[in-house]
Amino acid sequence: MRNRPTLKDVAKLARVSEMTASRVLRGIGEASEHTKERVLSAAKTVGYVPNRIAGALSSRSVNLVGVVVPSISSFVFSEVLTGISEGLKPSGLQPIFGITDYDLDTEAKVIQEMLSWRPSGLIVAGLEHSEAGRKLLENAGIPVAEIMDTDGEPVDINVGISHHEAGYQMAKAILERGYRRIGYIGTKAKLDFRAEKRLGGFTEGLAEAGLSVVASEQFSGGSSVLTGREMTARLLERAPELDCIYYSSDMSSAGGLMHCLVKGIKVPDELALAGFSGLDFLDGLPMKPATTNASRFEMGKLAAELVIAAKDGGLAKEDRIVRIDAKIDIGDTL
Amino acid sequence: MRNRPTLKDVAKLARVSEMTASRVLRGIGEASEHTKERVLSAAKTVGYVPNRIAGALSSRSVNLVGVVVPSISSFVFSEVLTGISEGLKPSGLQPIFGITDYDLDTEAKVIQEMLSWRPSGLIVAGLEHSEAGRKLLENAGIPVAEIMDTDGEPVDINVGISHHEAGYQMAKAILERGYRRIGYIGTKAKLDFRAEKRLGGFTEGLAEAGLSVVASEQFSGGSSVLTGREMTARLLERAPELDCIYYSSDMSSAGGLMHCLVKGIKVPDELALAGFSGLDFLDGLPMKPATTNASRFEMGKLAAELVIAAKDGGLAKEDRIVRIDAKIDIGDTL
DNA sequence: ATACACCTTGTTATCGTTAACAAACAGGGT
DNA sequence: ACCCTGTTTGTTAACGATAACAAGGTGTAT
Repeated sequence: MRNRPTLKDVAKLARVSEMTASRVLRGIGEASEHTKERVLSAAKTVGYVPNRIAGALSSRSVNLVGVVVPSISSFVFSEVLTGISEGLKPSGLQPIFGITDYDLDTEAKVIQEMLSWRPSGLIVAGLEHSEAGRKLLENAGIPVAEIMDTDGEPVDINVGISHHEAGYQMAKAILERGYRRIGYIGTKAKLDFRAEKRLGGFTEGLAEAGLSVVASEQFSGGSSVLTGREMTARLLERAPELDCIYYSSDMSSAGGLMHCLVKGIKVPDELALAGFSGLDFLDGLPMKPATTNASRFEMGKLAAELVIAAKDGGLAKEDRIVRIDAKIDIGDTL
Repeated sequence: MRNRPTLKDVAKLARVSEMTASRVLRGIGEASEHTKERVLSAAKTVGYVPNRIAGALSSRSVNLVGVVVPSISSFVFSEVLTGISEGLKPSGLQPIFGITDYDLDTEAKVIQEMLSWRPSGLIVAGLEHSEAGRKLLENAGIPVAEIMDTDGEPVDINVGISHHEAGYQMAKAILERGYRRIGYIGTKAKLDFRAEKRLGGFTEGLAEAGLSVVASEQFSGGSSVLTGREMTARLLERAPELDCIYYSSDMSSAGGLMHCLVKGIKVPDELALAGFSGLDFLDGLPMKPATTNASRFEMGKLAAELVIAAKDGGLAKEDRIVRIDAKIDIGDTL
């Protein structure tokens, strides 16, 4: 592999010191037009690409923000990531993404990996971490934002919604409309802490009315329209008396809607449906499934902005925890 | 910001040289049990996190592979990224993502940004680049893979499908089934080169039968179920005689299907639909829209593997271009 | 006891850039 | 001509790790 040109090569060609070349290329300090020109043209002719590694080591500052999420192939996170990118833009910081596959040990590894690049900040999805992971976050020495969820003890910055509350409110909304025989469809394992919390809040809401989830289906793996559809079929076979189903995600509630369309089940008269997230693609469906809008884009953007503020020392303790209101969108299916 | 502990701190605490500490922590070379233990415990007590920046500068090797895509909030790319992550796993390389927002100048900037971290390889979506971007790729001095598309001149490694061919084949499949009054719905601008190529191949296929696209709708912005639905409504209003619509994406063909469901248009008898990508979520719909499966996951995985092979010097010139067969899935709508 | 090999540990120089300080230079006022 | 000020440029020493080589220690064969 041919060696890339360094600052030295540029400086030599432009007949200036490396320092001067460095200054010109970074556009800081003053330099005469004459030298500026020479340095820039020299950089161009040798095809100079600055070495950030050396630069970062020397200046002890890295224009990177680590972002750690469970998965990237889910609308939920890709929107958050888009929000983060957007929020970082004005600062010149670059997000770098790490994926945990919903595993806390992997998460700790990914966090360590990120920290080893000495980023200027860290954004992590969720409040649940392994012991090692939490320790890393606590000692990171940089602004750390935990996003998505506010039900728990954050390490530093926290932006999100209360999933417990979201589940609770949806239970209220469902009960208000007279549904009583209520089912649940969601992911199986303890992997998805936030879905778990929503179910907790939901159950609590039902309990206050002396009710509980009549029947439920759990599936493993990511939620998709297809699994939502299949699980709905299965659940209704077992419990045909249900008049409402709460889903852990919009993808699966959309699947439920598809099932109803195909089977000719009247929504919401015969069966009501509700999901969670507020995914855009619900808008295109024949009916819009009820959902809780989790403001993922805004959440990502805000988290990014808070990290920047904290990095610049301008973020008071009391501004570090932001609980966004998750609004229920009744849609057409409740 | 408190200074993070360095190797020196660990070494001092363990009473060994920095070199020994470095070796133990990286697990290379031999070290007595006694010292190993001491170093590891020292690292633990001070909370040592290696500084990859220094390490990379010193060893001139970086375990990163840059990945440059137009967008992250689209199934298409998130599946490719998942494939890349998967393909890189065995090598210990980490992907870092950059987003171009479908803009070639931004792309060049992002590529330069990536190269400034001296990654071990680069994976870029598409064959179209700005002049500056292409020059950067050519002189990168590391394996560069262009993915998604094979219709053009690659810089180095190339893994993808022929979008021209995909469009052409879909035209054939549609004609074979007797449709003659054919419309098109796709993104507006020249931004999406691959959609453009599909339309080119599609038109060519129709032309061979003496036909052409009767009417079309273009939209700007990303494709979604909702826009697909709206554009379908608009197109059919203008051209009610259509018996088939070809969409630039599965998201919009799904929207078209939704329109037909709501309006009671019989698919495929009154109107046939076809999209592109082979997105998983089509499986959950009441009917499965026809599509071309672009094998995004496999494509990403293969690209990652080829980059690794090339980096290790084990990739012959003739193995650097892989054209994957894009298979048409007729589904239920043709 | 000596020599040789091997295992373990240490020393030195270096990666490419930037911060901090130092020097050179130009121009204006006296 | 001289001093002062401000601009432009250069010098030196890091940053934190690793590669390459050097050296110390231990054990075994002779």
